[in-house]
Order: sequence, then structure tokens, then C-alpha cells
Amino acid sequence: MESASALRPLDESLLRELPQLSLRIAPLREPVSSRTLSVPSPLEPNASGTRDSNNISNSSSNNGKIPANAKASLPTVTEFLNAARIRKTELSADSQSNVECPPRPILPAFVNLRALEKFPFSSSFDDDALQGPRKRRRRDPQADSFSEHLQLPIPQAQKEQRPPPFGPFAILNGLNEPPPNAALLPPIEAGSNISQLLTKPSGGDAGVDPGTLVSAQAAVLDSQPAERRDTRLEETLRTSLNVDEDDDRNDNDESVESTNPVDPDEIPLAVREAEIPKSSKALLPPPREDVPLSPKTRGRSRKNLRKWSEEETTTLLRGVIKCGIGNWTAILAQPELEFNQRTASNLKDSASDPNEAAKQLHATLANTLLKAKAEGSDETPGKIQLSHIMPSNQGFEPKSGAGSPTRNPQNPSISSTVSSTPDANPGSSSITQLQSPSSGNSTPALSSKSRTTLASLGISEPHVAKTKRRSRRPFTTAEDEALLKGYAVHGFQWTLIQQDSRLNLSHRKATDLRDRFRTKFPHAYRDGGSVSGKALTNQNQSQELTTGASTPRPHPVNTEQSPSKTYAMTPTSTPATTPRNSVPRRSHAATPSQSNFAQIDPALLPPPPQGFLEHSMYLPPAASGVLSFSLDDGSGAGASSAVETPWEDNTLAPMIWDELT
DNA sequence: ATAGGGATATAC
DNA sequence: GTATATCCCTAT
Repeated sequence: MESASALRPLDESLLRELPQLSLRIAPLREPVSSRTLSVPSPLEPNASGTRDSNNISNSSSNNGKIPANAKASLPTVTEFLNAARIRKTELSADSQSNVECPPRPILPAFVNLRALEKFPFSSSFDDDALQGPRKRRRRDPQADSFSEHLQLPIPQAQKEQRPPPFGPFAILNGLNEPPPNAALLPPIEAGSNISQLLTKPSGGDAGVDPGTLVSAQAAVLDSQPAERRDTRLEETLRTSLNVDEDDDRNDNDESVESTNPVDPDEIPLAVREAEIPKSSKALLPPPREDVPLSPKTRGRSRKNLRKWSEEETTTLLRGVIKCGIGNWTAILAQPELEFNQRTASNLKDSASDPNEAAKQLHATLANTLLKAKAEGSDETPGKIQLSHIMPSNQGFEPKSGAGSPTRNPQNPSISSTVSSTPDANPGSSSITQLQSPSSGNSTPALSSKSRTTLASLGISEPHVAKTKRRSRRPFTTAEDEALLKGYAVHGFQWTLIQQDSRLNLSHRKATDLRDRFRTKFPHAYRDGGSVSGKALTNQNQSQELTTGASTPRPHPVNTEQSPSKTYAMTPTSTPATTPRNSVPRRSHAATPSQSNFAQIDPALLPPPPQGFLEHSMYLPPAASGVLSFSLDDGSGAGASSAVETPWEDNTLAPMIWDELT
């Protein structure tokens, strides 16, 4: 293992260089050829063993011994090709090459099927090919997206943690509490320093910050009457902050509010907070002059401490449900949600510190959110938020999309929550999700109680519910083919298949792939056997996989290119190689390669590698030559011809690795 | 990470 | 209502 890993780099480098070398010097090629040869022959580890032991190849040694590692060490397809080419050239030049590689004969045979599947060959090649580009992107869209989007969850902890944006602000908040003594508020004289400061920053004291001012004010007086002080303060603030509005405001709050054209959201929080909502007025003694105002300076007077009515709380809850916790601004922006001049900050505060009346609601909300978070981990919070808000916005795919949006042309749904790509997907996945409510299970996650509560609130369905289950997306023919290919290469390693960039199955979850394979090729899945061509064909047309297994075709005819291909891949191993079916599929997982393919019918298997590759179509004749070489040089030309014939019948379409290269 | 099995959605 | 595919959760 270790050696293998270590060696590999060398091998690669060698390979790269080889072509040159080989061209130049005949003798040199040997190492290469030998290497290639050694690699593939997993069929008979023992046989290879002789080779392995020595110099030649690291890779070879690997094969026999360690499957897993072997992969890494094994030559990649590219390498093979290169080697093949080289060799080919050499061959043409002289026959010696043949002599040199003893093992070759073996190679061809196993190369075909198995190679793809388990062998280092296949695996290695995958790795190489894949690794570069695909880098094992951990698809975890969920986690990422979730974390990103999810703003709320953890309600209290997070909230508490959040540091106040500003120092001053914090201070102001502190001031919210009614001063123990009214007198504490500093009177603000028009001419006072403070006012000056406010109005004219440039003034002497300009350097002072609001917080300082506030504290200073507070410190300052006791003597003055609260009202007065408020008034003054307000005026001062107003002057400094809202010059234009002075006229209007003087009279009363309402006028201010009603007249104020400015979008609430746009107004600085501090300012808005300062303003007194209509509802709140009732609660608070209306100061006459005071129109609330100032933001920074004055913190919020008692006026601002407006209690949250039940209605508001409910509204908040709804907003949270719709938009998600933490999206206070978004909630405020909801047209249907009216708050009494609450600011985003207010919403946040309320959420974290609900009054008694609303506690229950909050509790419910919290529960709901938590559940949603827990349950819908795969979903992005953002999605949750938006799903309901925008009626137009229908479906979205939670996770799969996030991971690899670009790859699958077929999945438009992937789109972000924002975008509305409801039906972009032919599969209609998006649509299906929305439907969920009807089925009745749509909101399994929520407890009945929660639901009831929500219902009472007028919230028919929490967005959460919708997102819960991904929309159903039937597997397409292309996907099935890719799956088969993936199976051929990776065996039961669904994750690898899923991550294999060549297969473009990233939009599916590994489990999805497994499920599909399980349903489509039950026999193969159970027995770890091969997938009969028939299965594929079936699947293309309709599925008969279930039965399909029963009718295996000895030689599936394959039409490679057409969508409906028959894959003859049966992972079977050559008879010699492996014990067959006995191996439970599990083996696949652990050592997918061998068990799977090996087990399958020998009849199918035998295809020579060359044929196989060539067959795969992608390779041009020349390429085939190369391959043949790579696969089994020795047999070389002669073999190739022989090989081709049989193979063609059996199609291993799946194995098209041209992509790999 | 994969296998097994349950739940749900969809098609017939 | 049944059959099936797909999705999902849980155990290992």
C-alpha cells in the first residue's frame, strides 16, 4: 500500500516521459510495457506475483496484494493509452516488445470487464481521470447550503451571541429600560453641547460619539422633568437628523408615520425604532412634541418599549415561518405582514425575548424551526424561507441541485431558491413538491400540535413541510446508462459513481443510485452479478428489470450509441479468477471490483479488452490498436481481430471511457 | 459509506 | 386499490 502510493507518482512520471524515451530508445520501452502489462493482470494475482515481486512494477505488486491501494497505484487509462501507443510504435518498429511482455496475454481477457470494474485498472484510471477534475467534491450541498441559509436555528444561543452592531446601539438599548429615575435623562438644551454636537458635528465637541453623549446626558441631570427632557432631546435629535420633517413631525407621531413615504426598511433602524407605532401610542403617554426621532442619540425612550401584541407576535411567527428566522428584514418586507413600526432589530429581539402573551407562539415557532432544521437538514434554509413566500416560486430541489447544478442539463430545478424555475425540469420534480400538501403527509415533521398551532395562526402549512421530501425524479435512460457504467467501473461503490464526473450523476445521491440499481437490476444487485444487456434495454423501454434478471441474454446485442443500449456488462469474472456469486453483494462494497464483476457469467465476460474498448466506440480504430496494445500487447494485432468479433456482440457500452482520457 | 427496509409519490 | 419507483431513515 504505502509503497504503492509512493510508487505511483513515479510511475506516472515515467509514463509521461516514456513516450519520448521509447521513441528514442527501444530498450527503454520495456519498463513501460512491462508496467502496463503488470498492471492489468489482476486476473491472476498469483501469476502476476512473479512479476510483481520485482522491479517492474509497483503497480503490479499492488494488484495482487491490495485491491484498494492498487487502485491508486494502478495505471490510469491514460497511462494505458500512452503505454499502448508507445508500445504500438515500438511493435511496428520491432517485434521485441512482444517478447518482453509475458503477462500480456492475460491482460486482454481481464481487461475487458473487470478491468473496468474493480481492478486497479479501472479504478486507478478512474481516479486519475476523475481526480483531477472532479476532486471529490464532497457533495454536501445540504450541509453547506443549510448552514449558509439557515439563519435561525439555534435560536437563543445564536441570538444571544450576536453582538450588537454598534457600540452605541448597545448602549442605546440599555437605555430602553425606563430609567429608574426620570430625572436621569439629560435635558437637552438647544444650546447645549449635546445639541450642538448633534446638529453640528463639526462643532467643538464633534469628536464625541453618540454613546458618549448619551451617557453624558444620562449622567447629567437629575433635575429636569422627564417630559421636558424628552422633548428637548427629541427636538434636538430631530433637528440634527430629520431636518426636513420637522414641520410634520412636530405635531404628532401619526402624522409622521402616515406621511412618511420612506420605506420602513430603508429607514435607519435607529430612527424607526425611535418612532412610535400607532398601536404603541395607546400604551405610551403621548408626548406631544416628541416625535420620535433620533436615532442614535437618544436611545429608545420608554416609548420605544412597545410591547408586542399577540397579533404582532403571530405576525412575526408567520414571518419567521415564511422567511426563516434571522431574516428579519425579509419579514418586515412582507407585504402581508404588518408590524407596528417594528424594525428588523425589534423582530429579532422579540423573537428572542417574547413577552408572555407570545411565549407560546414563540415556543411553537422555535419548535417548528428546530424541527425544520433537524429534519430538513438537506434543505437550504433559504429555500424554506422562500418557498412559501413566493407563490410563483414553486419547486426547488433542495440538495441535489446545490451540489452540482451545472452538470446535469436535465436538472434545471437545481436553481437557487430565488430563481423561479418551477418547471424547467421535464421531470416535473419541482411541481411535485408543491403538491405535497394534498397527500397529507406533507408535514409529517411537525407535530400535530405544532401544526395546530400554526393553523390557528392562519398558517396553513409551514414551508418547512414542503421542502421535506425531494421531488420525485424518474431516472432517465441516460442516467441508467451512466449508472451501469458506473457500476461497471466502481461496482457497488455508489458514492464513487455518484462522484464520477464522467457519469454525470452528481445530481443523484449515492443512495438514489443504489436504489435505482436495486430496482432496475435486482438480480445483479442481489447476486452481485452482472447486469444483463437486457436489463438495460428493458430499462430503456420499460422496466422489466425485475423480471429481467430472469432472462439473461447471453449476448446482448448492443447498440452502443443509441439510447437504448444493451449492456452486457456482467461483472463476472473470468472463471478462473473469482469465485462467483457466492460472494454476497456486500463484497462489492468492500471490494466491489472483484466480486461484482467477477461473478458474472463467463460467457459474457470474455470479451477481450480490446474489443471492449474499441467497442466502446469512442476509440477510433487507431485507438483500438492502442488499446489492444495497452490491454494486451502481445496478442497485439492478431488478438485484436479475434477479440473484436466476440465483443461486438456483447456490448459493453457502458465502458466508454473515452471520456476518461 | 452502504445495505436494508419503510414511507411516500406516481402510474395504472 | 395495487404496483412500482423514488426518496428517506436507520443500522452497521
